[in-house]
Amino acid sequence: MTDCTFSKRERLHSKKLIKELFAKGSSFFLYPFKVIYLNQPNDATHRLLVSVSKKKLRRAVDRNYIKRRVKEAYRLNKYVLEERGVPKKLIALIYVSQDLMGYREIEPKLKKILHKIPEAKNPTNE
RNA sequence: GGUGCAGGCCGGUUUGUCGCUGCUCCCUGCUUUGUCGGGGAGAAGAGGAAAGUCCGGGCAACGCAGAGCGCCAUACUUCCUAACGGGAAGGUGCCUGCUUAGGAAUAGGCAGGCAACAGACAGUGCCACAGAAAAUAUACCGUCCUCGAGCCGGAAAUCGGUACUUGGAUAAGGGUGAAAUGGUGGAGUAAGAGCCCACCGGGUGAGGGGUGACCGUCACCGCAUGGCAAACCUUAUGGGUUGAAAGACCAAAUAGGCUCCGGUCCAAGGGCUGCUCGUCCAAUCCCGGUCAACGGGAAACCGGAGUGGGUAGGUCGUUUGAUCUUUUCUGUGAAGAAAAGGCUAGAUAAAUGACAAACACUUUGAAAAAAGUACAGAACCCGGCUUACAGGCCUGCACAUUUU
RNA sequence: GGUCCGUUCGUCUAGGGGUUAGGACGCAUCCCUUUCACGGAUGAAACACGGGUUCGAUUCCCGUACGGACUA
Repeated sequence: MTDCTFSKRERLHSKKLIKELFAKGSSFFLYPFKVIYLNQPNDATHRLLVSVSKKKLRRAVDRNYIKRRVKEAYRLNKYVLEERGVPKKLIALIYVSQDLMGYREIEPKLKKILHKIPEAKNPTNE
């Protein structure tokens, strides 16, 4: 039985960690997302941050719409990271498109992203 | 029953699987018995506008002798309200439609809509172009009478006409403008004029009705004095400032602050001089001690302990409130009062979701079916306003049509 | 969440009630030149939108839309 939860502890909300992630993290683009990640081997879980810019989507309803679908897709597919044995990471997903995308489009993109995240940028961290 | 307008109300439903948030209950774990961790169950979980942030208030911190100036806001009246720039009822003016009287202008009635609707003899300012003139009682043109001297007509006259001129009377006319100094008609005159008269308009006063805005009535006055205060302004009324990122509390690591305890300092060196002596400075200073040793105190540094502020982070503020629902009563109404019952989101980079199916509604279509289901997401909380909105329901008015 | 400001030719801007809305760069056409550039002449081109006040609004007032700044 895979763990399909997405509880509070799996969200990234600490200001300090966010700052660190954006300062030191590695990144790549996979439309419609920019992905930033950073190893955090001492943590119990991966932690995720979803961001949708106010400049791209003006209305709060649309921003909620995207965030909810991204979180849902992560929740249902995060077992990919566990199976691959990727060390614990901080992950930021930044939505850069100006258009609304349905769940049908977002889910495959997110799966690709989860497969693309490298296992360890620096093995000596272990 | 249909269409349009106005007002009010509602704003998709059900099931399955997987999740999120806080609450209650149960089970359980422990280096930490906790406002702790894990698991399970239950019931709950976005709006009419949650939006714009245009007003008003609660709440909080800071400030505050009293008064004035300045700044900002508001502006017919009365009322509602915690308060308001909001709302209710009413007044006045304007507009639209219908209707009555009338030949018409116009007047009255009904219905609806709109109004930043205090003040323009407190002051300052502006009024382009056009026009004689744009705010000042008056110039110019013009009209009329008259003095004079011409010219023309005429046989002539104290005749007639004509342009000029002296002295007066006027404000009718000047057609331009957004706006022109009461309007229309008559009488009157040399020509004219509220100079006089009728009606309309305006002003003043008295008395009456109304809480009041204001409305009738009567009398008098022939009555020059524009518009713009969403120009400055005047008057009246109100406003202390800043906003939950307010504010209160708990508080790690690191660095630094303060307090206490312990320890460390023993003449190396430099200047004056050619050199020595001497002398001065000096590795901190002060006191006791002739000096030195030594002792005490302070400072500095090192180590340790404690402590206040305070950062990350957390808790409160924070959801029981000018609260909601129902009924009754008061009031034209906004609204108020009483009784009974209810607890109805509390997140914190931010939950209220995702997927699937069925139903409902709308449009297209003969049907099958297809497409669509708005505007939009709480962020301390309320009262309003404004703006957006698929579709549906109710009430009133108007219109045409159908049936009886 | 709160506070404040702006919107004028394609771009940067002036004008803050009065009738042709000005300038610079750019653009188009013509002249100059063997040609291009420079220079000269001419022209096209704008008051965000909807109401209101006023005789008259780009200007004043209200609302809407869009854009921007500040604030931990």
